[in-house]
Amino acid sequence: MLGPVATGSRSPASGTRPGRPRSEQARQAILEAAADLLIDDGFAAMTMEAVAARAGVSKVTIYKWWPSRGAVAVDAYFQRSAPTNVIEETGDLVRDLTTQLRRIIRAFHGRPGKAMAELISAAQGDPNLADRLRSAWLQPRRDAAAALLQRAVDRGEIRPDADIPALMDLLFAPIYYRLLLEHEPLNDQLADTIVDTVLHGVARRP
Amino acid sequence: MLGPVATGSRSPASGTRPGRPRSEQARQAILEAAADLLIDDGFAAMTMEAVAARAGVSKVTIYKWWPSRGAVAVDAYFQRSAPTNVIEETGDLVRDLTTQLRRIIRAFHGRPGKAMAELISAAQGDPNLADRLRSAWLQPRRDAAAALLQRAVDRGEIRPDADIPALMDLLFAPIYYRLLLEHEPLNDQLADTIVDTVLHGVARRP
Amino acid sequence: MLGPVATGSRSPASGTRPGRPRSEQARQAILEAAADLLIDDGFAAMTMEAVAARAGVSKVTIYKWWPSRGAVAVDAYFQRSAPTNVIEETGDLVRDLTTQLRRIIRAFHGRPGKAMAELISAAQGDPNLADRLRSAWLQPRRDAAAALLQRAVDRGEIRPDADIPALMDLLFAPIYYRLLLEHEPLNDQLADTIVDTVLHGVARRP
Amino acid sequence: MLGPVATGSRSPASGTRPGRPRSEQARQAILEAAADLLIDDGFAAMTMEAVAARAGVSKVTIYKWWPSRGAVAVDAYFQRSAPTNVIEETGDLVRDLTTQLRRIIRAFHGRPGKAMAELISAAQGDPNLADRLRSAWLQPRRDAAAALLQRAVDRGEIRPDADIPALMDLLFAPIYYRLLLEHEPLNDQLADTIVDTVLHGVARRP
DNA sequence: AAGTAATCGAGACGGTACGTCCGGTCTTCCT
DNA sequence: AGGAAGACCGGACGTACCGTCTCGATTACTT
Repeated sequence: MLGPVATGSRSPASGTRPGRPRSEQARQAILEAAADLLIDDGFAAMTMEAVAARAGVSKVTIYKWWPSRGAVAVDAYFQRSAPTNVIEETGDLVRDLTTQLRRIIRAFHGRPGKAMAELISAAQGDPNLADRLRSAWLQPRRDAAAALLQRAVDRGEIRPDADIPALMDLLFAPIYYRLLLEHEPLNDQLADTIVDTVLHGVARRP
Repeated sequence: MLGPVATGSRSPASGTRPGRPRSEQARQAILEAAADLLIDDGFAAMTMEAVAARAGVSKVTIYKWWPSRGAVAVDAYFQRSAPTNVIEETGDLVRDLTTQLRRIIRAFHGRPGKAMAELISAAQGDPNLADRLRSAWLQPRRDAAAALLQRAVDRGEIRPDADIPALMDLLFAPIYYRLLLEHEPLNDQLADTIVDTVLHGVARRP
Repeated sequence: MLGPVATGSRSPASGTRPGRPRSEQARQAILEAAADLLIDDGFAAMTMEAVAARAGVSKVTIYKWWPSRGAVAVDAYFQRSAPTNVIEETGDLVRDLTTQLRRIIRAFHGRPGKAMAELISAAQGDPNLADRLRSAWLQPRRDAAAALLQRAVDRGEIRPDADIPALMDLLFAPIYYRLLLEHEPLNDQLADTIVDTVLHGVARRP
Repeated sequence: MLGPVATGSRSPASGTRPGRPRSEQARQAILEAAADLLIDDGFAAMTMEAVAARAGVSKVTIYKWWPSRGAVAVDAYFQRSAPTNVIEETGDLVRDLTTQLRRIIRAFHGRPGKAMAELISAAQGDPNLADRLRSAWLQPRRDAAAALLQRAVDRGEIRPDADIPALMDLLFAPIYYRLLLEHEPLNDQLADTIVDTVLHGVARRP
């Protein structure tokens, strides 16, 4: 889970460690199997036994490299839906923010969305997993959006006293809220409403 | 789960059902035991066996009246933290909204907050539970806030074209977002930021 | 279903007892239902709940009249296969004994035999049932056979020092032995072998 | 149940199976615990849960190696009362037969007898168990006695047309009959009566 | 070439909880 | 006073995964 121990051979004296090296093939098989199960049948079906069986791997091998079921799930999830945080900035704040929110919304359509909801759920009982979710998924997206906003502050488009971290919550939260509670559909229009409201508010101008 | 068939009407013949009536004492004992376990030790510890043992009740009796562990948990949760949706309206929109958000934030402090997070998690795999969460917890609070906003629209304080249901998401979502992801503390100040931003936005006025 | 009750009712002063009389109809329904289940599906399937459901009777009513599941089973069994103990004595000892053994063997063919085996099994954990089996089923048959033998002693056909009760065991035991262990088929020929051997032995005459 | 695949042969490749080998210690603990419970408290008390708890073993481990409660019970029973089938033949038919019957009768005294009765009972609903009882307990004893009789036939002491298998039933059945029905005590004298009657009969010699 | 050390597959193991079943008891109302 | 309905406790059932453990076999690097 914490990256592959950097077999890159920079240990001072001996380039490589003794013993049989880790099987990269097994690692891949595990992640593929886990991703299949997670996306297709849900987190509950992604049991360690099922993953091991499907990957043709023993349970011990999984536990060797990941500390918990949730850890496997996160890595498996990222394996599939990686690069939604890259934004091509156009300089149009509304457009760029909306684009990013839509990216996330679309990444949460269908099974993968269900999977993310289950990951967040699983994180409630697995601090390790929660950490990993925050650092590997949420934070990069928050940072990207924060940079957009900061540049808008610099350009004078946003009030200089705006609390940018709190704004990140206001921007992203509704997506996760609908993802988890499912009281309303999760569609592109939500992105527009969020951006418009956060920027201009709904109070009548005097 | 939804109480015993509403014995309200006393049709001459069918007023009461035959057989030994449900033990209200058992129902209470189950809910108390479940609430204790849920709040004190978390949802994972609130197993059916533990609840049954603590309540001095057989497992079958629980399964008789609740379809799943989650269902027991919701009822137990509400048993404890019932009336956070009653608002004393003052007519000051900012103040009333802030008050309501703070109520929820405070209800989510400490163990009960953890419990709610776990309930939302459990709801991911239990549609029945999700329904109940929405109808018994979320909706009443959304309705109360929506009424506040509608009156503000009527008074001309809010733009008449505002999408009130979507605003509900913008108002409440950040609370649940922080509750579940724990990337930032869940404190009163969040309520101020939410209300201020949703009403006035952060864009610089031209 | 069966006619009215006629509770006997010979209490000296007040012809009948107060309250609702026992329902002979219920008693019959219980025995019929129990017999059906016992013979058709085996003792294991003849649960109190199944009997009650099939008889359209409450469990308590069954417990009212029978102390245990086994007790119901015995009565149900006798309900069906009653009169195998009546012998028409011809005076020919071999013939009369053989006839009686064959009667029992035939009564133990098929499902009813299986049922009797299960009753004897159930009696291992239910002394009450064991008593009832002995007094209502075994003893009458032993007595009848013992009477036959006694008359043969009187006629001088049997050694006067024969231990008649022990002979009863030698005559009947092989039937129950095969019934319960099923190592050999339970057929009429067994009756012949038993009677012949018990009367004449297998030792070569000097 | 029948021991671990007879690892005796070491075929070059498939001599041992992969995976952690079965724990012989667990097997012994299970049989000891089961035997204790079976003999001391009866078959009804020998529940899988009780055996597992007493043996310090998980239920799954028991189910892994034995298909049913009865199967465990038989193995446990034999564990304790193994070698009652070895006979030291003296050549005196009456004496040798009587000795063997007495052996069995004595093995059935007290708790172990009760246990055997319960095993035979349990076999009524478990064909697997019935098979095992017949092959591992009854048959060896029948074979031993049959050999005795056959030699007596060869010596001319027994009628050559005697149906030896049927005689086995006549010899052994009364023991099991009394064991199961308990209408008479199971004592040594029964052995004498059986042997005497089967050899010489009770009919008066003409 | 032999030794050392880490990995891998297979799968047995103790443990916890699941959801179900039945026995026997009880409680309520109806007849 | 029965009786039907059915809720209740207790205890066991057989199953599912968990995470750990022991095997023998494999695969490198080190001497």
